[in-house]
Amino acid sequence: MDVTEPATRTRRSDATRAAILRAARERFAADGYDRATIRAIAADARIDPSMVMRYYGSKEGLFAAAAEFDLRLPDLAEVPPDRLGETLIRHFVRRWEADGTLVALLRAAATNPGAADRMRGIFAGQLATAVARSSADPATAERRAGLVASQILGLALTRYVVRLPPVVDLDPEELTAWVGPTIQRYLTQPLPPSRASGR
Amino acid sequence: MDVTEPATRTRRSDATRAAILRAARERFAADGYDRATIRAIAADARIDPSMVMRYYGSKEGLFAAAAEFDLRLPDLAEVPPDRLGETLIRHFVRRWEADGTLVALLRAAATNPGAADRMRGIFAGQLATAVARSSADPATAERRAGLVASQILGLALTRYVVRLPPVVDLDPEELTAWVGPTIQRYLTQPLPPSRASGR
DNA sequence: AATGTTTGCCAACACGTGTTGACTTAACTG
DNA sequence: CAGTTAAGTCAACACGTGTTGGCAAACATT
Repeated sequence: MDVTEPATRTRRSDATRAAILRAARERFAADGYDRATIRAIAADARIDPSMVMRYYGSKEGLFAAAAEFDLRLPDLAEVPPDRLGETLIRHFVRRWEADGTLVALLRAAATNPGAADRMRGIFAGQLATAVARSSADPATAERRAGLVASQILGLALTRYVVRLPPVVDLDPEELTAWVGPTIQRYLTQPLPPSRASGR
Repeated sequence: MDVTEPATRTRRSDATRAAILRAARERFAADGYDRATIRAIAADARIDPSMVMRYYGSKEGLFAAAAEFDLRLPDLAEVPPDRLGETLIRHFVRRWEADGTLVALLRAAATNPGAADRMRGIFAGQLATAVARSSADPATAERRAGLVASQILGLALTRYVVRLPPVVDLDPEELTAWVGPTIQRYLTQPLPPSRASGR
């Protein structure tokens, strides 16, 4: 009952916890949710499978911890409006080339409802809000963010998951030159004539 | 030995085969490769799981048969060059709204290497060749087709798999108005200044 | 009618999975 | 040093999976 140490004491098991998390991210990214087994993850982390259960409760719990992800989007309000597309595509390529977490999430989201839910959460809570802050017209911000997501995730899918050769071969500069204008258009183009002729 | 009937005789089991295939497509589309179990597919088709094995050899074999897919792309050489984007996006939305096979393939491709391979095959054998036929510059056709694929598949992913609300809510007309120009640009835009500084 | 073949169902195998609880070892605490 | 707690190991359970072979009914062929 007497708790004299600070709330954030470093437990002796923190190294193990971190090793599990690292192995889990790699496995989830490489194999997806179903094929990434707890036994394989534990083997990578050189511990017993039961440790995973003790520290993360269940496979779902482990995935939830491993799929925590911050896009680290810059403040788009400070970016020159005509360079939004270029800035965003550059940021994304750098971000997921350095950290496989988003690829893991993407792979898992294709089959696991919880992962898909988290994916939606990330894009609503991070992308959509960032776009809204930079947008002159908040009413269309969500739709614009959705279109941006479709291109960004499509790129991640074809480049890192399906590995379509021509998309894999593009270097970051070419990628920026090609896709930047697309993002830019989705963000800043005036609404297309919504010829709302009742279906 | 005496085969009097034509080579393509209709076997009595053809109905069952078709029922299995139909159920398999639905299950693979809804659940992905791993979660779609043979038992569930057989139950949907109202037959015994062992029938699936008899007719398709294995789960891999069943998937191979279920993921046979023809994009049915029109001859792009006959499309007015300034309407390529609109034509393609319209075609794709209609195509995969009517047939869940491509969604099944997409879901499976996220985790199953064989499915990813088939996905690459479809886009190399169908999309890339169609684009090459319409392109003035065959040298860049493959790259352009890859970019088109990234946007098309990203749309399918966000709309039918992850189900991002703003993308789900777009009706086909809005989709065409927004994404058509993107496809158009990927297909017909002159090459961006590839500042080819060594590698 | 008798025979062979196709179509289908049943029960079971072998295996890998997530998960659990009992036990041993290490580390800290008085 | 004794005693308590944390960290880690081991073996096993219960379950669902793909897959297999045997057997009965329906059909086709002579």
